[in-house]
Amino acid sequence: MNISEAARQSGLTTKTIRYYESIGLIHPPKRGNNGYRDYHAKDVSLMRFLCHSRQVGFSLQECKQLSEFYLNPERQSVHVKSLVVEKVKDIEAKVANLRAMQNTLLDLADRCAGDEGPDCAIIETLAGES
Amino acid sequence: MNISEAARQSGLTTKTIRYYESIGLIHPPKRGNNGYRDYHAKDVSLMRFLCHSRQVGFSLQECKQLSEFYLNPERQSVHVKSLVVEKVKDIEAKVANLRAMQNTLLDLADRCAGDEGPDCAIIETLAGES
DNA sequence: ATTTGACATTCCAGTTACGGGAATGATTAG
DNA sequence: CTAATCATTCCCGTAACTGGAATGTCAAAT
Repeated sequence: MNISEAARQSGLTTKTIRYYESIGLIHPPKRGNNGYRDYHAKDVSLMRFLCHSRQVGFSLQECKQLSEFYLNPERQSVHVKSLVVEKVKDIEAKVANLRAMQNTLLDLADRCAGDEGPDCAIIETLAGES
Repeated sequence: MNISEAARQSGLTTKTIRYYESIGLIHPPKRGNNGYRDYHAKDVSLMRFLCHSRQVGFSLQECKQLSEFYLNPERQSVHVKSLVVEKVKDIEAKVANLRAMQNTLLDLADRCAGDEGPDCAIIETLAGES
Protein backbone atom coordinates (compact mmCIF):
# COMPACT_ATOMS: atom_id res chain seq x y z
CA MET A 1 0.00 0.00 0.00
CA ASN A 2 1.18 3.54 -0.60
CA ILE A 3 1.91 6.12 2.02
CA SER A 4 -1.45 7.84 2.14
CA GLU A 5 -3.26 4.57 2.73
CA ALA A 6 -0.79 3.73 5.49
CA ALA A 7 -1.47 7.15 6.95
CA ARG A 8 -5.21 6.60 6.83
CA GLN A 9 -4.95 3.24 8.54
CA SER A 10 -2.42 4.27 11.17
CA GLY A 11 -3.62 7.69 12.19
CA LEU A 12 -0.32 9.33 11.32
CA THR A 13 0.01 11.87 8.52
CA THR A 14 2.19 11.20 5.50
CA LYS A 15 4.47 13.95 6.69
CA THR A 16 4.85 12.28 10.04
CA ILE A 17 5.51 8.89 8.50
CA ARG A 18 8.35 10.28 6.41
CA TYR A 19 9.64 12.15 9.41
CA TYR A 20 9.63 9.02 11.57
CA GLU A 21 11.53 7.23 8.84
CA SER A 22 14.07 10.05 8.67
CA ILE A 23 14.83 9.80 12.38
CA GLY A 24 14.99 6.02 12.34
CA LEU A 25 11.80 5.40 14.26
CA ILE A 26 10.45 3.24 11.45
CA HIS A 27 12.42 1.34 8.85
CA PRO A 28 12.60 2.61 5.28
CA PRO A 29 10.15 0.47 3.31
CA LYS A 30 10.83 -1.00 -0.10
CA ARG A 31 10.11 1.26 -3.02
CA GLY A 32 8.03 0.49 -6.10
CA ASN A 33 9.29 1.03 -9.63
CA ASN A 34 8.00 4.56 -9.42
CA GLY A 35 10.00 5.26 -6.27
CA TYR A 36 6.89 5.25 -4.10
CA ARG A 37 7.14 3.79 -0.61
CA ASP A 38 5.33 0.46 -0.30
CA TYR A 39 4.00 -0.49 3.12
CA HIS A 40 2.62 -3.71 4.54
CA ALA A 41 0.22 -4.43 7.37
CA LYS A 42 3.12 -4.94 9.77
CA ASP A 43 4.43 -1.46 9.05
CA VAL A 44 1.01 0.00 9.66
CA SER A 45 0.77 -1.86 12.95
CA LEU A 46 3.94 -0.21 14.16
CA MET A 47 2.68 3.16 13.01
CA ARG A 48 -0.55 2.70 14.91
CA PHE A 49 1.45 1.70 17.94
CA LEU A 50 3.53 4.84 17.64
CA CYS A 51 0.48 6.99 17.08
CA HIS A 52 -1.16 5.67 20.22
CA SER A 53 2.03 5.97 22.20
CA ARG A 54 2.27 9.63 21.24
CA GLN A 55 -1.37 10.17 22.12
CA VAL A 56 -0.83 9.04 25.68
CA GLY A 57 2.05 11.43 26.09
CA PHE A 58 5.27 9.61 25.27
CA SER A 59 8.08 11.54 23.58
CA LEU A 60 9.56 10.19 20.39
CA GLN A 61 12.55 8.94 22.30
CA GLU A 62 10.29 7.04 24.65
CA CYS A 63 8.32 5.80 21.66
CA LYS A 64 11.57 4.45 20.31
CA GLN A 65 12.08 2.41 23.45
CA LEU A 66 8.49 1.29 23.51
CA SER A 67 8.67 0.20 19.89
CA GLU A 68 11.74 -1.86 20.66
CA PHE A 69 9.76 -3.67 23.32
CA TYR A 70 6.86 -3.96 20.91
CA LEU A 71 9.06 -5.60 18.31
CA ASN A 72 10.97 -7.81 20.70
CA PRO A 73 9.18 -11.04 21.64
CA GLU A 74 11.62 -11.49 24.52
CA ARG A 75 10.67 -8.29 26.23
CA GLN A 76 9.84 -8.27 29.89
CA SER A 77 6.62 -6.54 30.75
CA VAL A 78 8.18 -5.07 33.86
CA HIS A 79 10.32 -2.84 31.67
CA VAL A 80 7.35 -1.65 29.70
CA LYS A 81 5.40 -1.00 32.83
CA SER A 82 8.18 1.03 34.35
CA LEU A 83 8.12 3.36 31.37
CA VAL A 84 4.43 3.85 31.87
CA VAL A 85 4.76 4.44 35.58
CA GLU A 86 7.50 6.99 34.98
CA LYS A 87 5.32 8.76 32.47
CA VAL A 88 2.48 8.90 34.95
CA LYS A 89 4.82 10.64 37.38
CA ASP A 90 5.98 12.99 34.63
CA ILE A 91 2.44 13.98 33.90
CA GLU A 92 1.62 14.34 37.56
CA ALA A 93 4.45 16.83 37.90
CA LYS A 94 3.26 18.77 34.88
CA VAL A 95 -0.27 18.87 36.22
CA ALA A 96 0.94 20.08 39.60
CA ASN A 97 2.88 22.82 37.88
CA LEU A 98 -0.11 23.88 35.80
CA ARG A 99 -2.37 23.80 38.83
CA ALA A 100 0.00 26.08 40.70
CA MET A 101 0.05 28.53 37.81
CA GLN A 102 -3.70 28.34 37.54
CA ASN A 103 -4.20 29.03 41.23
CA THR A 104 -1.95 32.03 41.00
CA LEU A 105 -3.87 33.29 38.00
CA LEU A 106 -7.22 32.74 39.66
CA ASP A 107 -6.02 34.67 42.67
CA LEU A 108 -4.83 37.48 40.42
CA ALA A 109 -8.12 37.61 38.56
CA ASP A 110 -9.97 37.67 41.83
CA ARG A 111 -8.11 40.69 43.03
CA CYS A 112 -8.58 42.65 39.80
CA ALA A 113 -11.63 44.83 39.42
CA GLY A 114 -11.79 44.27 35.69
CA ASP A 115 -13.24 47.68 34.91
CA GLU A 116 -12.34 50.62 32.68
CA GLY A 117 -9.78 52.03 35.08
CA PRO A 118 -6.02 51.47 34.97
CA ASP A 119 -5.68 50.19 38.53
CA CYS A 120 -4.95 46.52 38.28
CA ALA A 121 -3.86 44.08 40.92
CA ILE A 122 -2.67 41.72 38.22
CA ILE A 123 -0.21 44.18 36.78
CA GLU A 124 0.89 45.27 40.22
CA THR A 125 1.49 41.75 41.41
CA LEU A 126 3.36 40.67 38.32
CA ALA A 127 5.51 43.77 38.63
CA GLY A 128 6.20 43.12 42.31
CA GLU A 129 9.28 41.83 44.06
CA SER A 130 8.52 38.20 44.75
CA MET B 1 24.12 48.47 35.61
CA ASN B 2 25.49 45.76 33.36
CA ILE B 3 23.59 42.81 32.04
CA SER B 4 24.51 40.27 34.68
CA GLU B 5 23.36 42.55 37.46
CA ALA B 6 20.10 43.12 35.61
CA ALA B 7 19.78 39.37 35.28
CA ARG B 8 20.37 38.86 38.98
CA GLN B 9 17.79 41.44 39.93
CA SER B 10 15.15 40.39 37.43
CA GLY B 11 15.33 36.63 37.55
CA LEU B 12 16.04 36.34 33.84
CA THR B 13 19.33 35.03 32.50
CA THR B 14 21.66 37.20 30.43
CA LYS B 15 20.90 34.97 27.47
CA THR B 16 17.21 35.50 27.91
CA ILE B 17 17.59 39.26 28.25
CA ARG B 18 19.47 39.46 24.97
CA TYR B 19 16.93 37.16 23.38
CA TYR B 20 14.03 39.31 24.55
CA GLU B 21 15.80 42.32 23.11
CA SER B 22 16.31 40.54 19.80
CA ILE B 23 12.61 39.82 19.46
CA GLY B 24 11.59 43.30 20.50
CA LEU B 25 10.13 42.37 23.86
CA ILE B 26 12.42 44.83 25.61
CA HIS B 27 14.02 47.92 24.14
CA PRO B 28 17.71 47.94 23.30
CA PRO B 29 19.40 49.82 26.14
CA LYS B 30 22.11 52.41 25.70
CA ARG B 31 25.61 51.09 25.44
CA GLY B 32 28.67 52.17 27.40
CA ASN B 33 31.95 53.15 25.73
CA ASN B 34 32.92 49.52 25.85
CA GLY B 35 29.79 48.45 24.02
CA TYR B 36 28.28 46.91 27.11
CA ARG B 37 24.54 47.21 27.64
CA ASP B 38 23.64 49.62 30.42
CA TYR B 39 20.36 49.04 32.25
CA HIS B 40 18.36 51.12 34.68
CA ALA B 41 15.90 50.19 37.41
CA LYS B 42 13.01 50.72 35.02
CA ASP B 43 14.41 48.18 32.61
CA VAL B 44 14.82 45.70 35.42
CA SER B 45 11.22 46.26 36.49
CA LEU B 46 10.00 45.28 33.07
CA MET B 47 12.24 42.25 33.09
CA ARG B 48 10.85 41.17 36.43
CA PHE B 49 7.37 41.67 35.10
CA LEU B 50 8.16 39.50 32.11
CA CYS B 51 9.81 36.86 34.26
CA HIS B 52 6.75 36.59 36.48
CA SER B 53 4.41 36.62 33.51
CA ARG B 54 6.29 33.67 32.05
CA GLN B 55 6.23 31.87 35.36
CA VAL B 56 2.46 31.92 35.49
CA GLY B 57 2.24 30.44 32.02
CA PHE B 58 1.97 33.26 29.53
CA SER B 59 3.59 32.86 26.13
CA LEU B 60 6.00 35.50 24.93
CA GLN B 61 3.33 36.88 22.64
CA GLU B 62 0.97 37.21 25.56
CA CYS B 63 3.79 38.70 27.59
CA LYS B 64 4.15 41.29 24.87
CA GLN B 65 0.52 42.30 25.27
CA LEU B 66 0.78 42.27 29.03
CA SER B 67 3.87 44.43 28.93
CA GLU B 68 2.05 46.92 26.77
CA PHE B 69 -0.62 47.18 29.42
CA TYR B 70 2.07 47.35 32.05
CA LEU B 71 3.70 50.29 30.31
CA ASN B 72 0.50 52.08 29.40
CA PRO B 73 -0.96 54.17 32.22
CA GLU B 74 -4.24 54.40 30.31
CA ARG B 75 -4.81 50.66 30.29
CA GLN B 76 -8.14 49.27 31.37
CA SER B 77 -7.92 46.53 33.92
CA VAL B 78 -10.73 44.66 32.19
CA HIS B 79 -8.41 43.95 29.28
CA VAL B 80 -5.71 42.65 31.54
CA LYS B 81 -8.16 40.50 33.41
CA SER B 82 -9.51 38.97 30.25
CA LEU B 83 -6.02 37.79 29.30
CA VAL B 84 -5.73 36.15 32.68
CA VAL B 85 -9.14 34.53 32.45
CA GLU B 86 -8.33 33.19 29.00
CA LYS B 87 -5.08 31.76 30.29
CA VAL B 88 -6.90 30.04 33.09
CA LYS B 89 -9.09 28.34 30.52
CA ASP B 90 -6.05 27.44 28.45
CA ILE B 91 -4.49 25.77 31.41
CA GLU B 92 -7.69 24.03 32.33
CA ALA B 93 -7.78 22.46 28.87
CA LYS B 94 -4.18 21.37 29.14
CA VAL B 95 -4.80 19.83 32.52
CA ALA B 96 -7.85 17.98 31.24
CA ASN B 97 -5.76 16.63 28.39
CA LEU B 98 -3.00 15.50 30.71
CA ARG B 99 -5.48 13.94 33.08
CA ALA B 100 -7.00 11.94 30.26
CA MET B 101 -3.59 10.68 29.20
CA GLN B 102 -2.74 9.89 32.79
CA ASN B 103 -5.93 7.93 33.33
CA THR B 104 -5.24 5.92 30.21
CA LEU B 105 -1.72 5.22 31.42
CA LEU B 106 -2.88 4.24 34.87
CA ASP B 107 -5.37 1.86 33.37
CA LEU B 108 -2.66 0.38 31.16
CA ALA B 109 -0.29 -0.04 34.09
CA ASP B 110 -3.04 -1.67 36.09
CA ARG B 111 -3.62 -4.28 33.47
CA CYS B 112 0.06 -5.12 33.04
CA ALA B 113 1.55 -7.81 35.23
CA GLY B 114 4.95 -6.16 35.24
CA ASP B 115 6.91 -9.37 35.48
CA GLU B 116 9.70 -11.07 33.55
CA GLY B 117 7.38 -12.42 30.87
CA PRO B 118 6.68 -10.84 27.49
CA ASP B 119 2.89 -10.73 27.84
CA CYS B 120 1.98 -7.12 28.26
CA ALA B 121 -1.41 -5.47 28.22
CA ILE B 122 0.27 -2.13 27.65
CA ILE B 123 1.89 -3.21 24.42
CA GLU B 124 -1.22 -5.02 23.30
CA THR B 125 -3.45 -2.07 23.94
CA LEU B 126 -1.16 0.45 22.27
CA ALA B 127 -0.97 -1.86 19.28
CA GLY B 128 -4.74 -2.26 19.14
CA GLU B 129 -7.30 -0.81 16.77
CA SER B 130 -8.86 2.03 18.69
C1' DA C 1 53.54 45.63 33.06
C1' DT C 2 51.39 41.56 32.64
C1' DT C 3 48.63 37.93 33.35
C1' DT C 4 44.60 35.76 35.02
C1' DG C 5 39.79 35.50 35.69
C1' DA C 6 35.42 37.02 35.13
C1' DC C 7 32.81 39.65 32.58
C1' DA C 8 31.00 41.38 27.87
C1' DT C 9 29.94 41.06 22.68
C1' DT C 10 28.08 38.59 18.29
C1' DC C 11 26.72 34.73 15.76
C1' DC C 12 25.55 30.02 14.78
C1' DA C 13 23.64 25.57 15.89
C1' DG C 14 20.61 22.52 18.40
C1' DT C 15 16.43 21.37 20.87
C1' DT C 16 10.91 18.89 19.91
C1' DA C 17 7.85 17.14 16.66
C1' DC C 18 6.37 18.09 13.22
C1' DG C 19 3.61 21.40 9.28
C1' DG C 20 3.82 24.38 5.06
C1' DG C 21 5.13 24.97 0.77
C1' DA C 22 8.05 24.73 -3.49
C1' DA C 23 9.73 22.19 -7.40
C1' DT C 24 9.26 18.09 -9.73
C1' DG C 25 7.59 13.51 -11.32
C1' DA C 26 3.84 9.49 -11.54
C1' DT C 27 -0.81 7.79 -11.78
C1' DT C 28 -5.41 7.90 -12.87
C1' DA C 29 -10.05 9.64 -14.35
C1' DG C 30 -12.66 12.00 -17.63
C1' DC D 1 -4.86 14.80 -23.72
C1' DT D 2 -5.27 17.01 -19.86
C1' DA D 3 -6.45 17.95 -15.24
C1' DA D 4 -6.48 16.35 -10.68
C1' DT D 5 -4.46 13.80 -7.39
C1' DC D 6 -0.95 11.38 -5.69
C1' DA D 7 4.12 10.79 -4.87
C1' DT D 8 9.11 12.46 -4.18
C1' DT D 9 12.86 15.57 -1.94
C1' DC D 10 14.31 19.67 0.28
C1' DC D 11 14.30 23.65 3.00
C1' DC D 12 12.10 26.97 6.18
C1' DG D 13 9.40 28.05 10.27
C1' DT D 14 7.56 27.15 14.82
C1' DA D 15 8.66 28.45 20.79
C1' DA D 16 11.66 29.84 23.82
C1' DC D 17 15.36 29.54 24.74
C1' DT D 18 20.45 27.05 25.81
C1' DG D 19 25.23 25.97 24.62
C1' DG D 20 29.24 27.05 22.61
C1' DA D 21 32.75 29.39 19.72
C1' DA D 22 35.48 33.39 18.70
C1' DT D 23 36.64 37.66 20.32
C1' DG D 24 37.03 41.84 23.23
C1' DT D 25 37.10 44.34 27.98
C1' DC D 26 37.74 45.20 32.77
C1' DA D 27 39.59 44.66 37.56
C1' DA D 28 42.74 42.75 40.53
C1' DA D 29 46.85 40.17 41.72
C1' DT D 30 51.52 39.19 40.72
